[in-house]
Amino acid sequence: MSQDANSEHDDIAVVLPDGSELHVERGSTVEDVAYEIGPGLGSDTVAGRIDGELVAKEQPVTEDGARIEIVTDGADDYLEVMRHSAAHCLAQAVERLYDDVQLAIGPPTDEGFYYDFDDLDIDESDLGEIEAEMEAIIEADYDIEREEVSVDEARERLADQEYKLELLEEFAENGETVTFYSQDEWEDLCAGPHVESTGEIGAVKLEEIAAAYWRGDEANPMQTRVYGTAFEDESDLEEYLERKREAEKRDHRKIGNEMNLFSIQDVTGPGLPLYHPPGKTILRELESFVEDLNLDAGYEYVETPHVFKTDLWQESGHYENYQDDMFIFDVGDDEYGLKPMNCPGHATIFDDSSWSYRDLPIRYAENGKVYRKEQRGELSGLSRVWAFTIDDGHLFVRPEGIKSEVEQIMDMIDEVLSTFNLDYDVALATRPEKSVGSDEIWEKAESQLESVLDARDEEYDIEPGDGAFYGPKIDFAFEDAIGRRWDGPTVQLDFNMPERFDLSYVGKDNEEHQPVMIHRALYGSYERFFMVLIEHFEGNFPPWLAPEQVRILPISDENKGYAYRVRNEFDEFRAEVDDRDSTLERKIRAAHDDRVPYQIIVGDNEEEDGDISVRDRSESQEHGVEIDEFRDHLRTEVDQRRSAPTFLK
RNA sequence: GCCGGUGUAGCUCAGACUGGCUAGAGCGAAUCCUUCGUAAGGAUUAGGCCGGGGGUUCAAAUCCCCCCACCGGCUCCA
Repeated sequence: MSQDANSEHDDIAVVLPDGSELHVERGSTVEDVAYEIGPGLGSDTVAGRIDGELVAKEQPVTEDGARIEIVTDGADDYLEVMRHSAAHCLAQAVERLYDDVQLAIGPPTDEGFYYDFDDLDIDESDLGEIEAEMEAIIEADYDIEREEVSVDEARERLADQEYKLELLEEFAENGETVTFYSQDEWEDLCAGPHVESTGEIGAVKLEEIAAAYWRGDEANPMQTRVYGTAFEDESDLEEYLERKREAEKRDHRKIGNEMNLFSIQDVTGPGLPLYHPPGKTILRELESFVEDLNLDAGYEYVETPHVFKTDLWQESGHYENYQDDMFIFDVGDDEYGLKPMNCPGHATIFDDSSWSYRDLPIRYAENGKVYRKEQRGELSGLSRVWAFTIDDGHLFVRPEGIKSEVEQIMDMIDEVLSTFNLDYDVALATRPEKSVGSDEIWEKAESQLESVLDARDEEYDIEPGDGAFYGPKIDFAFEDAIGRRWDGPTVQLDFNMPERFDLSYVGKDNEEHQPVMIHRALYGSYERFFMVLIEHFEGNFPPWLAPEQVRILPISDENKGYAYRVRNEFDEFRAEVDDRDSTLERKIRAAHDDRVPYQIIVGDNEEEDGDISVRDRSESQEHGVEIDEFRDHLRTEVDQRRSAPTFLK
């Protein structure tokens, strides 16, 4: 923040978002720059970004070549600024209502904001009162004033705020002044930026209370964190709350329970899911889908045990690098470990034979169950577990063969994601600082991955330094039905494992060469992917996955016989007859509740004509359908793995 | 692991603050009545180590202590 006195009067060039340059006096504020661009923009300026960092409009620009963005009312960044101000209102409200509260920090987040307090003893029932006070503060429309204050004066003002003083001492190292923001009787040490007045905060809602360590470090005291969110108006807030309710409705733990898909029970231990028949039915379909893809692509299935002697884990490096996440135990005089990854087993299989360059690539596949001892508090439903299954594949290829193999894998991943109608982004993660392998081979591998991506006209981000220590990788992030992003499929090159296991093949030159290993997963893990699918479809699985594909509903007892005869016509499917003694309305309701894709209704009319009525979850219905016609359609739909029922579309 | 919350029938929940009859309700299930034409027809019955263990008390789902599990949070630097 301090400026070099000699450079105060020279000009610097700033770079605007459209790439153009603007010459301004060094030390001009963000607001000055905005006025240079146009007076209208200048007066609308709320805050700015300098080289990506959100700053107050009063922030001077000192660096030549700085990238400047202007934040105005209505911009995406404006929401972040406003939420920061909302956090201030929260702290002000709390200080009005409770005595001797220690303030910590209160930043905006992706979804809202929070403020951390110490010496504050409240529970969720107090949130209503605090929120009401915040609304009063917003209603009062206090001006939010920015003030530059010397460090010494700041020390005096913050005399009874221990955490703020701690922060102040750090900021004091960077300059001799700090900034305060105030509104009415309340003030806070804060870099900003903020909106002009509290009245600009449109709609706020306090959501929950949680605990957090001061500065996220568990050695520090624990504080009371209040989470809230703010929007420009009530309708945006309502939309956000609706989205949250939607996500809650789709919660795979709730739907998994309702549909009897899986359970995680006390007796069996945490993070160890049990799959019930309907859940395993879905998993088997998912398994057979990748199995088809793998076999078509020339993969060979292998199988390895769940546990190995730690000798193997020492050879692979897991013992050294991954031990904390492994289940390790003694058996007699030997030490064993549950496998956290499948690659060492596969490498060991490869190493058991000798190979010619003509044999490569070798492609091994396994639905391999692995065990990773995650922190207890991190476990959650199927999204974070101790035991999970990877649709794993390991390829042993010649360096010049990388490109065509990666291409093939990307085709397979595209096939998988498009089958579920999932859009995705691709990112290339390159060499991290700590890594193994020669420069030459890294360069070659990265350029091969790049050329694959370029050749496919794939748009991709480069994530520098984000690769695995053993090789670069391509990650796929896909988006579910309500816009959430998930990581799953991945292709990773590995120069480390072949080295550690001393893998080799004999080349054309009759010399030994080291193959490159490729790790790949199309789903990622079955558990994670299953979870995403449950939430993506909200349990309304497409016919090829649905545990019960068709339910036949006889209208009265008289039609039960015909219902079973129809059922026999659907032998190749998962079809049931609802022969309970209840009304048609009730049977239809039950079929909906059970999320069965198709209902076949049979009464006297159908029985006389020898046909059926077909209904789906969207309540569409067609009467007088020939049994063959529907059965052929359903067979096609299942064989093609269509992502939704289409008979009545 | 740490902080807060939660744990009662297959499911969703009441009862707990202020200890006291036999722990309730709805859904689901079973049985019976009804034989039904498009999202809940009626009746009856069964179903509970009130998460586990220990303690206080004449008496504990309820109060105290310990443990377990689940949910949320613990990265996003005034």
